[in-house]
This record gives sequence, C-alpha cells and structure tokens, in this order.
Amino acid sequence: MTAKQLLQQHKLKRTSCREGMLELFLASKEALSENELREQLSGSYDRTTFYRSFITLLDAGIIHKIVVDNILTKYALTTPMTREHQHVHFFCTHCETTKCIQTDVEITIQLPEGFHQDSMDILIKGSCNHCKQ
Amino acid sequence: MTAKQLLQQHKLKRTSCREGMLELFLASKEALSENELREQLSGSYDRTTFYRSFITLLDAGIIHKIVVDNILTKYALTTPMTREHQHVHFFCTHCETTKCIQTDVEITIQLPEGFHQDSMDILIKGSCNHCKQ
DNA sequence: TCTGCAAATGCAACAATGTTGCAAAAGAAT
DNA sequence: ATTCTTTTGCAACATTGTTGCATTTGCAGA
Repeated sequence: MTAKQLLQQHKLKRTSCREGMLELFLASKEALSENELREQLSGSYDRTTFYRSFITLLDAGIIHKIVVDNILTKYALTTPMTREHQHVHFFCTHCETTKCIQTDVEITIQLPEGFHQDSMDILIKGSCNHCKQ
Repeated sequence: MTAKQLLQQHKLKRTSCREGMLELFLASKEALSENELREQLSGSYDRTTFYRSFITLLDAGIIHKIVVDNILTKYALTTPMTREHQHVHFFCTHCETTKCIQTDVEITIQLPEGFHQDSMDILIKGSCNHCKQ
C-alpha cells in the first residue's frame, strides 16, 4: 500500500503534506509525533497545516492517535490488526518510543451495574528492547 | 480519614487550598478536574497554586492523575485498592464522568522480545449508568 | 504566645499545543 | 486551459501548564 493509494482510497486530495506524512508512517514501525514528522519531512509546512492534516487522516481512519499522559501525542497507521474497540500501545519511558501492540486476547473487565463499554485503550509503560537495563 | 490527617501523614503543610481540595476528593466518588475543584472550592486560588497543589499531592501519592486523550485531565484519590502497576479507569463519553474501576484480575499482555513492562493504564470509554441509552 | 525560618502563595511573564477566520494557492474534474 | 472546490499559510486567539520572584503563611522551637 502506497501513500497515494491510501489517499485515493479515501477520496482525499493528494497534497504533498499528506502524502509525505503517510510515507513516513508507512516506513515507520513506531508511532510518530508532530515534531518527528516535521524533522523528517522534506517540505516545510505550517503548524496549522500539520494539525489539519492529522485531523483529516484521523477522520478517515487512516491513522490513530496515541496520547501518553499529557506529555506527548503520537500518531500511527491504523492497520487491519488494530482492533476497533481494543487498542494496546507500548510507551518506553526512557526513549519515548511508542508502538502498537498486537494482541489476540480479548480483555474483559467487569464494570459497575449500568455501565456500558464502547472501547478500551491500554497503555503499557516500561522500557523497550533498546533501553532495557 | 480526614484531609487534615492525610496531610499530616505525609508531612505536608496544612494549607487551606490543599485541605479544601482533599475534602472534595474524599467526598467524591468520581475523579475531579481542576475546574470542578475550583467551582466547588470556597476560597479562590490562583491557577498556579492549583497546579502546584496537584503536583504536591501527586508526588506524595495521595492522588493520581487520569488523562483522557488530550481533552481532559482529572485527579482522584489513591486508595489501597488502586493497584500500583495496573490502573483501570472508566470515562463516560457523554457526561465526562471519570471513575476508578476496581479489578482483582491481573491482566497480562504479551510484549515483543526484549520489552519490559513497568505499569499498565487501562481506559474504558462508554456510557455511565446515568447516560445509558 | 511570640519569633524566625522554610515553605506556599499570588502575580506576571512565558512556553507549548491546539483552534479559527480569511485571503491566496493548489488539486482535480471538465 | 478553465473553473470550482479544497487546502494552505498567516495572524490572532484559547487553553493548559511552568518558572522566577517578592510577599505571605504555616509551624516548630523558645
């Protein structure tokens, strides 16, 4: 799947900002922050354009957002494996690497009477394979 | 447990802001935001004072922070039931009520080779008992 | 109860992150 | 190539959180 195809598939205009962002997402195994994208992106874009591109790609469901506490916001491609209602992410507290974790196990947590669950976000914090002590 | 006792127990000065905040936390079954505290608190305090009080109470481990995406930050009392390494919270997407969920089940997720887990935060989104459809 | 010191507060300024309105530019269909 | 719609860049603004510093407060010891 190419950036161009992804955009066409979702009937989005093929602009250099969107295409560049998607190419980086496709090439990365980890989630990326706004700053990481900006550093790696050849063209220079306004912050507003970045935010609006994120919103467009989020709305289309091409990428999803991962918020770690208040510190950091990252984005990653939505893959078929990414479950609709159960997201698991890993955050390395040393290097801030953020990854989507694939899990086949359905996690069930008992909610109080009258509460209804739509989705579940799981954030695991720890150290990644490069930062292990 | 009273607000006064909590502060003394942690060797923190008993200021009216801290004591007022803790009284609200002790009286509430749900997590509270900065604004909710401010509205309910009798005295009027500077925003800086609020933030610094949060930091003090967080550092002491008396309260803990719950961040829902980027939208909202809430705080709740840390109870003995609140596990050190596994936190489960519920967020109602309609009324924004946020609750700590007690769970006895230890959740295990397989991480990639070389990854090490320190803690796990689980955020369940849905509708609460007042907002069920 | 008074005194002195360390800690907490309020204020101002600042930083980071995200949003909105609007004119100019670019994409895509004809 | 022309036209129309969408996207972009800019400026301004909003929200959230932090920092430095002078003033005030809490509290321990006399």
